[in-house]
Amino acid sequence: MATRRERLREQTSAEIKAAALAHLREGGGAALSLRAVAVSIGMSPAGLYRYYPNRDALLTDLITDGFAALAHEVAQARDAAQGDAFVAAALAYRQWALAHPHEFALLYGTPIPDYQAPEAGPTSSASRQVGAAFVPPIAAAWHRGTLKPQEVPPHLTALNTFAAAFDLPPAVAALAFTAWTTIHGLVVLETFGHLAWLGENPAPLAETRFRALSRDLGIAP
Amino acid sequence: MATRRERLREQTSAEIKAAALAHLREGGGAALSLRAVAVSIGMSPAGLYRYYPNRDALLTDLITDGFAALAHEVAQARDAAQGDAFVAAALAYRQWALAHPHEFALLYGTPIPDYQAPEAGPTSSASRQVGAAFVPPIAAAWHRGTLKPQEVPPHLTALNTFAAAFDLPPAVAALAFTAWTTIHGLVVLETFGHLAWLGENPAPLAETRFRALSRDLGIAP
DNA sequence: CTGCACTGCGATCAGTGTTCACACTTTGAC
DNA sequence: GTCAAAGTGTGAACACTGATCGCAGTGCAG
Repeated sequence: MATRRERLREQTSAEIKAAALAHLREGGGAALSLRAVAVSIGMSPAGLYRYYPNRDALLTDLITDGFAALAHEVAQARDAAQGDAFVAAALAYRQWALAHPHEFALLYGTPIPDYQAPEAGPTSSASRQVGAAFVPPIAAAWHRGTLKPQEVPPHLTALNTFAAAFDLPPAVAALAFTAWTTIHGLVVLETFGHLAWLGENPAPLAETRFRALSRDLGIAP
Repeated sequence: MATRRERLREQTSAEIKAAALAHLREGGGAALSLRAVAVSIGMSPAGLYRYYPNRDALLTDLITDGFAALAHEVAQARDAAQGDAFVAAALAYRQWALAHPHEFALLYGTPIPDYQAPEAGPTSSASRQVGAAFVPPIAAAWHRGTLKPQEVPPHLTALNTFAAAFDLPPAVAALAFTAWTTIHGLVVLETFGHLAWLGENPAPLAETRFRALSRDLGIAP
């Protein structure tokens, strides 16, 4: 049950977050000013501190939402894919990054000063959802038996538990992990402008790359 | 010939850069304060502006140096390698990133607000040196004929010119590019703490991964 | 109705990058 | 040797940032 006060608070909180997101989308996380957010919703700068203890808390909220949005986008593209669901997911990952470069930078760019999200924090669990979104097509390939066997690095029990969560052998989890980090490498470099020297349109590069990856790992149907 | 004044200026400039680098190594780029740098070398904050027009210029200098240092480290490890030079280079890339996380973040993390380095800028050419450091072992494998053929994405003339610079066919350049982005994906995720959930020691994961990459691409001798 | 927690505001503080007018020193030409 | 020009450094100031604090109002529960 939500009292009137709780509803209002929720609403204001959402309004703050929405305004912050709008400011983030143009200008980036570094330029996100609490004062600007405050005035854009007709509030005093000090008032924001009733809702967020500090700037990092607001950013953490945006990060959590960003991970969820990215994971959702990837999962949706994967499920709606006609051909290779894995390639579709990878392309969606890239598309989202290019369409929301500042949010992507917040997720995977330079981490906040020293701080690191605690194991149980909302951001880390949301982060894992993104990686997990790539698993189903890989699991399907494993069940089909087309998957190329992958070497499992020793002393990595975390990979085992990750695999167990999907009811898959560790080798398949290792392959999913490999696939995700490979995709991320290309996407992060392109999104942050380190591939500008490649010239005009890197889209065919990405597509060719993802298709080859799917084929080489034995994911492609 | 350097006049006395030019020498002094050079010296002061280097001192500023060294102090800035020291501050960068603890605290990160976002926390790098011109005032702190100024007092640490016994200068007025305003005095720095005789040497750098603004904060970004100082950061640009640090970025250029960082790319050069990383490229040097990778090249050195590659040349000193006993076994697989490509794996050695990849491991050096990872080592440098983990040893200098803040500098690595400056190079490959969230880009400075809107600004993007001009085509002819010092940072972009220094950046390309890093990718180029991975080429020789791949070129050697090509000459040996062990290289796995790579699909060349269409409409990417830049890759052709890059290949021509090393006197290699475009397919080999495409493979080198693939290799670099793959390595980067794993390293950037680990350096920025997104692989913390993997637990204790991700080193064997990286080594296994790089060896497999070298083998699968046909680079390994 | 009363008391209390909640909400928001203005003032304020410390810190940031940056600019400006001003002093001081070094340099090079006469 | 003289002297103007160029280079170098300073202190004060500006506009901005995140953050804190005490003080007013307001909604809610008893």
